[in-house]
Amino acid sequence: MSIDRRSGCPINLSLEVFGDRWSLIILRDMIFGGKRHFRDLLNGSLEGIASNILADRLKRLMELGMLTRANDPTHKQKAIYSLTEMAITLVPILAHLGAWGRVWLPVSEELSIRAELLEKGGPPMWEKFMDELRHEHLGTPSDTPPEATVRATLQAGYEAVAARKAPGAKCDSRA
Amino acid sequence: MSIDRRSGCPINLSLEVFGDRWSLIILRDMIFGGKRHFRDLLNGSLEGIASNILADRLKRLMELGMLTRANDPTHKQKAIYSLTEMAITLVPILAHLGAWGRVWLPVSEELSIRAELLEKGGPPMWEKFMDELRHEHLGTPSDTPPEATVRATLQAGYEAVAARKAPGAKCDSRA
DNA sequence: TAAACCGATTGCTATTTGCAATCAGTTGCA
DNA sequence: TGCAACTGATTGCAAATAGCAATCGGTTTA
Repeated sequence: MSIDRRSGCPINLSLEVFGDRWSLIILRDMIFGGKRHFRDLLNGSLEGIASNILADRLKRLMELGMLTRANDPTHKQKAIYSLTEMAITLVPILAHLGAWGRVWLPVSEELSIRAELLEKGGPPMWEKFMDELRHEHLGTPSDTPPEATVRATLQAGYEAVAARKAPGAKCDSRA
Repeated sequence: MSIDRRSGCPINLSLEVFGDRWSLIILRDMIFGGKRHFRDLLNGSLEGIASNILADRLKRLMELGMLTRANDPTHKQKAIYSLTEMAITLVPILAHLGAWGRVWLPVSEELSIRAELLEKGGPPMWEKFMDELRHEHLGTPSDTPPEATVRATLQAGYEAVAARKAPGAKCDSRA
């Protein structure tokens, strides 16, 4: 369950942390989708993760120090997952990954608008986003009003494209 | 063997290309190690890839358009693998990945010096490196003398650290 | 009190991984 | 000419992992 350490190369060690098909998807949904609960991650996932794999990866990401888990005061059975600083600093990597995918892979328009906005915003936008995540997950102070967050900006971009592509359909705010 | 397309999300599609434990290792050895042949990749790999997995990943990376294969004129059985533009543009992602790993993971000093130099060089150094790779793999013209390349700079940094850590030992120029 | 929901867990099969041995052809050296 | 070393792979096999479907014991809501 823990890391292999095939070598001390930084790229290799990074791959051993999230070089699988689900870990980064979970972190993506937490970072960009604001998902904090098991069921949100399970049902909200576009890619359809299985519950045992989700449980396994959450456990693994906690062991690796990327996530923490706490009880949700509103529901005795609910657990709330938080990103650590280690996970929050993945934002620039996710931004680059999205930008690369947008150029070279058959991405769908509505799902890549976020990547496009994040790419255009550049490092200053990534920093602002990371500060928002620190506020949301680590409890650090913040003076950004909720309607002016980077996540809200990305979400608005997504909804604009989705509405244009299917004018009559209901907005899907999950993804 | 080809891509799954669980969703059209750029991050998901990128993961489906190199979200496994070997593909990026192979690309790393080609990009930073200058490896072009099957045996070089097989024997030079710090992490000890198996020959069947190497063969499988080379085939897969070719199908995905990240590599091309050509006959080596010096040896009738030798194949020479080249990076495509698609693979060369991974350099910024690898740089970020290395930088992230250097901060959060137990990297070894001699293997992370390259990541440190690449991080300090920033986007201008990455661009220069990508131009060198285009010259080497795609045959585009270049006026950088061989001793002033980014790869040579990174290699020199590695050897300086390796020599300092083991003054009497022979330099290992493979990794 | 029943239904829906909570974060998982279990049983199971299909796929993937990765080690070891091997392949047929090529090359370099004696 | 003969033979060992090397070329890019391929095969057989056992172990680990992936991932689907059903289910768990408990909580909340209607």
